[in-house]
Amino acid sequence: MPCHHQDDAPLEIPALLKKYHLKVTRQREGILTALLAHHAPMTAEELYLSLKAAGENYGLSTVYRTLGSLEQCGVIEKAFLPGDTSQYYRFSQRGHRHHLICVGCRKTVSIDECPVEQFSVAVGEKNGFTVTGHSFEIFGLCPDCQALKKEKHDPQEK
Amino acid sequence: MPCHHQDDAPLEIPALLKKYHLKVTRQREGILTALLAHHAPMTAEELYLSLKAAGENYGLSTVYRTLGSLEQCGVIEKAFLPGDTSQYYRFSQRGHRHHLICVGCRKTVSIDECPVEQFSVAVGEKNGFTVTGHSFEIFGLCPDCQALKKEKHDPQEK
DNA sequence: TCCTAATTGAAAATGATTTTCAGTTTCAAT
DNA sequence: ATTGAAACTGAAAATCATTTTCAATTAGGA
Repeated sequence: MPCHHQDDAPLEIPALLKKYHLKVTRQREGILTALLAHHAPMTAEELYLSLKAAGENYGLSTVYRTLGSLEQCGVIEKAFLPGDTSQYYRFSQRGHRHHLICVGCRKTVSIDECPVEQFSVAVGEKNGFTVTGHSFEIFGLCPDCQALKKEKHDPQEK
Repeated sequence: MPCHHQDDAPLEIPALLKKYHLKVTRQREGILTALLAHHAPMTAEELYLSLKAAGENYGLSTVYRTLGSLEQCGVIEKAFLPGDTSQYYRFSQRGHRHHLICVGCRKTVSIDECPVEQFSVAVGEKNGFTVTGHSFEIFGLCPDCQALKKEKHDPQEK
C-alpha cells in the first residue's frame, strides 16, 4: 500500500498538535486517537490501559503529561462524574458546554442549547456576584445500559 | 456561668448525631460545628487545620471518617469546584440542589429555584435516557473577592 | 459501675497524579 | 541528508489526598 496523504481524515491530529506548538509524536497521536475514538470521557489510566491493549505501551506519565498539555491548549477538558472523584478527559466542544452523560458507560451526548445562561447572570447580579461561568450536566442511563440493567434483574426468565 | 441547657441553639448537633445512631463525641461535635460555622464548602484538610488552629487537635483520619459517616447519613454532601480536584463537603440542603459559589473564597449562596428540571427530563427522553439527576452550579466572584481583586490591581494609587 | 461495640489516633497502605532525570526524538536550520 | 537544541519520553521516585489497620480509648446502655 503506497504511503499517500489522506485528505479525508476526519480530524488532522498532527495539524492540531502543530497548531499549539506541540511536537508530533507517536504517543500524542495515539493518545488523541484513542480518546477521539472512545466517544466518552476517559481517565488517564483508562487511556493507558486501552492503548496497552492495542499494543501501544506508552508510559503512564506520558499519558498524564499529554492530557495536561492538551488541556492547557484547550483541546481537551476535564470532566467530573457524579460519585466518582477521578479526573476524566474529553475533547472540548466549543459551544457545547453541556452534556447528557450515561452513568453506566459514560457515553456522552452534547446538548446544543443552554437553558441557564440568562438565569445564571440574573442570580449572580441579585447577589452582587460577577458570574464567571456555570456547570450543567444531565446524568442518566442510556438505552444500552437500561437494557443491561433489566437483564441483570430478570435473567431472561419470566 | 452555670451550665444550663440551651434551647435556642441554632442546630442541636448531639441530637442530630443520635438521630443517625452515631455516638456523640467531642471530635464529631467539633467537626460539625466548624463546618457549620464556615458557611462554605471545606475539604477534610481545611477542617483539620482550622480545628487545630482553634486548639482542637483531632486526627486527620478522624476528620475523614466523620465526613464519610455524615455523608452516608445524608447530613453533609460532597461538592466539586471548578479547576480543583479535591473533595469539598458542605451541609446538604434538602431542596437546595443548586448554588452560586464564589471561586475566590467558596462562599456559597443557595438557589431555591431549579430552572432545569423539566429541560433535563425532556433532553433525556429525546435521547432514550432515563434521567437520574443533574448538576447545576453557578460560579463567580462575590462582592468581597471583587474588591480584593481590584485592590491587587490598583494598589490604592491612581 | 461495667461491658461491649463504636470510635479514635498514629502509622502504614493505597491510589491517583506529578516530578525528576537520563536518554531519545522531533524538527528547524544548515 | 546531517546536526543540534529544545522538547519529549519512560521508569522510578516523590507527592498528595484519602483509606485502612490496629491497639488503645471512650460512649452509652445494662
